[in-house]
Amino acid sequence: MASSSDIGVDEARDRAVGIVADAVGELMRFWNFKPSLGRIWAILYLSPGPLDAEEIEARSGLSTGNVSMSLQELLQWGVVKRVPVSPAGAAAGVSSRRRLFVAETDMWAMVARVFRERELHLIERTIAQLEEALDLLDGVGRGAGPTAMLQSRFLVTRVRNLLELAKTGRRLLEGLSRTGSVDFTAIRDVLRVRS
Amino acid sequence: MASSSDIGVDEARDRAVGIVADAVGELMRFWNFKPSLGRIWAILYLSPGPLDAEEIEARSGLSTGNVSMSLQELLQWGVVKRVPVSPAGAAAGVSSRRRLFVAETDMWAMVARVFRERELHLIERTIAQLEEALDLLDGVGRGAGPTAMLQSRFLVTRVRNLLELAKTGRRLLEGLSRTGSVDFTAIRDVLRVRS
DNA sequence: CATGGATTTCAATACTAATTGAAGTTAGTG
DNA sequence: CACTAACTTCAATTAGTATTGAAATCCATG
Repeated sequence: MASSSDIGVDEARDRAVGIVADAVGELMRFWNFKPSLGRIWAILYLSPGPLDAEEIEARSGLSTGNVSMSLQELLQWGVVKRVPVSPAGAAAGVSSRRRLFVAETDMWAMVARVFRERELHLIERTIAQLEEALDLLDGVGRGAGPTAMLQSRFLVTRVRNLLELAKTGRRLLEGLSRTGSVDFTAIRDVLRVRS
Repeated sequence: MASSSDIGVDEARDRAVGIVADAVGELMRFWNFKPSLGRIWAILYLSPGPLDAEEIEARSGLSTGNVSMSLQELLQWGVVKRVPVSPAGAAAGVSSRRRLFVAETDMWAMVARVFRERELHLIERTIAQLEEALDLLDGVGRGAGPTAMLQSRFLVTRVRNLLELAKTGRRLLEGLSRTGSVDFTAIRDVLRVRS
């Protein structure tokens, strides 16, 4: 039960949660997630117990639809979990229609998963594009004048450099989620290529 | 001098450059840079010699203004360099009014710089925000009812976790640009904190 | 199996960021 | 020092995302 002097306390708590939600939202945006995802995760993470959509809506100031969609997305990323209504809660009359959510606290798993799935996918696409470019250049050289020859050689070399870089990145990323440690000196050498 | 059979060759080259420019542009966008920065850098990187703004404009399909602004930004990041008109070029009548640019090829320096300046700045802001939240919560607890007390304790713990995580990230990032190698096991432990 | 609260969907709206291009400025050149 | 090509600036436009909220759907409950 809250005493009358808790009014200021509650306010301070709400403001603190707001600040953290903003911070996490911004961080998430920087990593190309929608800010609402960050806000909602933060609110769940800072709540001692599970919350339902309505409560999240109230605390985050986001719309019904947004909360629903964001929760789906967070579940997909394994960053939020659904929890069953506890027997105690059920006995106390909490409707079983309400779905309750908590934040996943093993952030390493979160980060590893995002890296594995999203960044890896990005780099795969890049590699495919670079290979496509190389294929195009492969036909070049035969039947070409000497100037064109030289330019093509140069181009091929540079695209190959980018490709090598991308592949190193992929290897790195793949290793990361397993070993949990990365030797950046490997990539540094590729990055330093001059030609 | 290009022979007639070079027509298809030139086309292939242009398309290849286009594909790479797209790929790099997309990559850059993912890292929260404007895609045009990536496109322009790629075009310079794939050119055997320095290019002036007009040439970049033609090859990238971007507007005059965009090319000008983007070059400024790329120079700031040390990702592109200005080069003086070569004596040979000057003798051949290349106007000294035209400014020539080349791509920086030491990509490690580029990446390290971006990480150091940009990501570090982001994490600094986050840390400041988390500390602000903690300050707010500091006043809470005295004169509060027992329920409020418990909730506040919980909140403080969780915000502290986030803060610790952020600081670990900062330490990591600081180390990265120097040693070139990161032990992610350190951060993994922080990320795995349960409470 | 009808009811109504809970949830999802999605077209419309609001926001944010990137790009354009014309007007303004700068600086080689004759 | 006037001229003009090269470059820069920035207000307006366009493009791209995120968010809203009302309508549709779902589903435990009586």
